[in-house]
Amino acid sequence: MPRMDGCGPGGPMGWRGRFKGCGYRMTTGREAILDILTVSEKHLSAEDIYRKVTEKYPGVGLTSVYRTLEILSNMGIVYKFDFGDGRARYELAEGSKKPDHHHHLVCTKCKRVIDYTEFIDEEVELLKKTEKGLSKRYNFAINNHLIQFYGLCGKCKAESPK
Amino acid sequence: MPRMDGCGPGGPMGWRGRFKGCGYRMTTGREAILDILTVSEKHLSAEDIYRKVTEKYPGVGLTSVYRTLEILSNMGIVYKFDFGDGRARYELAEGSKKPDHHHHLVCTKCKRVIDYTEFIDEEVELLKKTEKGLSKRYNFAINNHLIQFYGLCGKCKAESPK
DNA sequence: TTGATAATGAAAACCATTTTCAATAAGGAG
DNA sequence: CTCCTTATTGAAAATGGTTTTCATTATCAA
Ligand SMILES: [Mn+2]
Ligand SMILES: [Mn+2]
Ligand SMILES: [Zn+2]
Ligand SMILES: [Zn+2]
Repeated sequence: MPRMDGCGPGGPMGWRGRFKGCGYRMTTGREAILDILTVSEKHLSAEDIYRKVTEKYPGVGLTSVYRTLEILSNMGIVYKFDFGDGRARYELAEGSKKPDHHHHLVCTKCKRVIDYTEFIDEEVELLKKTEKGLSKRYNFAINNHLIQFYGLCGKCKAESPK
Repeated sequence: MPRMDGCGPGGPMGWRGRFKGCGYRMTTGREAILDILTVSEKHLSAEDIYRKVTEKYPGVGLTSVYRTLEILSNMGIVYKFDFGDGRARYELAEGSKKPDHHHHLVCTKCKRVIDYTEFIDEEVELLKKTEKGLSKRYNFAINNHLIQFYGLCGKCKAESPK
């Protein structure tokens, strides 16, 4: 049983450091998973990650992938999303240097997901204001938000019944 | 197999009318489910609805509840949410007259969900603008959005490790 | 090096949702 | 109202992503 989840976010410390700081042991499996998340395209499922990890480390089990992803999610290192295709999707919270906060366009037909960063500044500004008001109003400690737009991507729109 | 899902939204027609207009047959089960959704508290799971429906109509099966909810969801009559507790939650899109569009505060610990309507006007205004820009930029037909704030509710915040 | 115990993988369990399929019932035609 | 087509239904089984169990292994502080 891990000592504690969700040790404070951010900080200049690398994952390794944060991990150990939280009382976790660093293993090959965990390192491989973090590497995959850092390098690969975004929005991977547990199975996606599992397949990529086992290419290099055939010993790692799917179970551990799930377990690691839960820890990372609790620590705020990765975000866990539900885009409606029946499996959870994960992506690294921050690319270390890139302040690449973004939101999503989700195609309800083909489940494709588009990251967008336009308008983000305005959105985030409004969110900040809103958060402040809601926190006080509902005595609620907000530490995350989710914004997604649903609709049809270009391709699905074209294929749609006229 | 239903004739078609997602016949255009809105309109002064009641559910019954919209249903039949879409080629669906109106059954006791379906009517009961709609009634429950209209009367009950929000954010019910399929099982919640199933239990309430069978109080009055013991014959209705859970399978049909799922089937009906999918149709209603596709028609835009109910919204389907994932609040992270492992089951889908449903709520009526609009209370007929009440223009009660709202967003959500989700407690990541106890999974409680708070509806809020403050700031909604500002948010929706910004969303409209954003949608317009994104639609053009990504050739994406947006017809819905999701905004949720995650954090700790008052109670969970108090109980938290100091 | 050693020991306490966190972490692991394989297999089984879980459980919300979906599929299958034979029986039923809605509702338009006549 | 009666027929007839076929959408709809419930029960049971299947599905499939995720979690649990448990005996074994590996991490790392001392
Ligand atoms: Mn993304
Ligand atoms: Mn709500
Ligand atoms: Zn699409
Ligand atoms: Zn709470």
